[in-house]
Amino acid sequence: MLKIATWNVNSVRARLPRLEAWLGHERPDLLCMQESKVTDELFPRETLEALGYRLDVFGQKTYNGVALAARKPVSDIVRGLPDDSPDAERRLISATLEGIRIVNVYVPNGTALGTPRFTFKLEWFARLREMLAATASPDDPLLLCGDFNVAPEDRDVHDPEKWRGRLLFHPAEHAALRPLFEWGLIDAFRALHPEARQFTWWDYRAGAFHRGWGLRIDLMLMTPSLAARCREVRIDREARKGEKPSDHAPVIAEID
DNA sequence: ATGGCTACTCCTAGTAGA
Repeated sequence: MLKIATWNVNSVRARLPRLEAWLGHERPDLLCMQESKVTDELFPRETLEALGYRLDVFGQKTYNGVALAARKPVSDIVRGLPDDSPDAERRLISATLEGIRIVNVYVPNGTALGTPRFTFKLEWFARLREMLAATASPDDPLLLCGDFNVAPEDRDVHDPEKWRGRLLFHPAEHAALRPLFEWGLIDAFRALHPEARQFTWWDYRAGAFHRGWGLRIDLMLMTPSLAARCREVRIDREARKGEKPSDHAPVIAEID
């Protein structure tokens, strides 16, 4: 059994005690992190290496940043999208683990509807789709996971009518997500739990977590051959509780 | 629910996140 997790940690340095404790008890074979918010030379490698993890990082100062922490060997690391400029925002890292291609993404938030940042978000989705089509086959075992910054459907939103048409639940974002499903990817959490109203992100403000005001925006998308081996996908909402949590909960997949 | 928080920075105010 292979255990693979994705977690937007919202600063790996600010989250280090929580991350260390979580890795210590959950012990995933691979953790895909987003929003590390740190340059590669300042990434707190030693703390995670002491827990038996090897790190592949792709970060920058202040914003963005993705990383892989693996207890098993990974190969064929690719950083960024193929058409990224050298100074592009660091939002994607790929690797192969036990024959499974892993693509870890931090999709742009989009800031606000109608802004250049929102256009950048939609274009980023299109470029992600192009990268998959150019470098992978939907017949191969592939996991595309991370923070997608869009809730796919009504059942992924605590109050769909309030959120409809807003950032993170907008028709243009749904249209940007659709080609990934059309290419062949399956939302593994949703496939296993059709009725579940579970979320992965809650605003820090207004006691949103305790009021249940959440969205499911952190996804595990799998090609059919991998989804067929996936026994469970769960959201660890315990990790959103307590002292200095990330605003996102980890999502964990168990694969035969 | 238009922000009541959090984390960042040439840091104590402004920016961004989602």
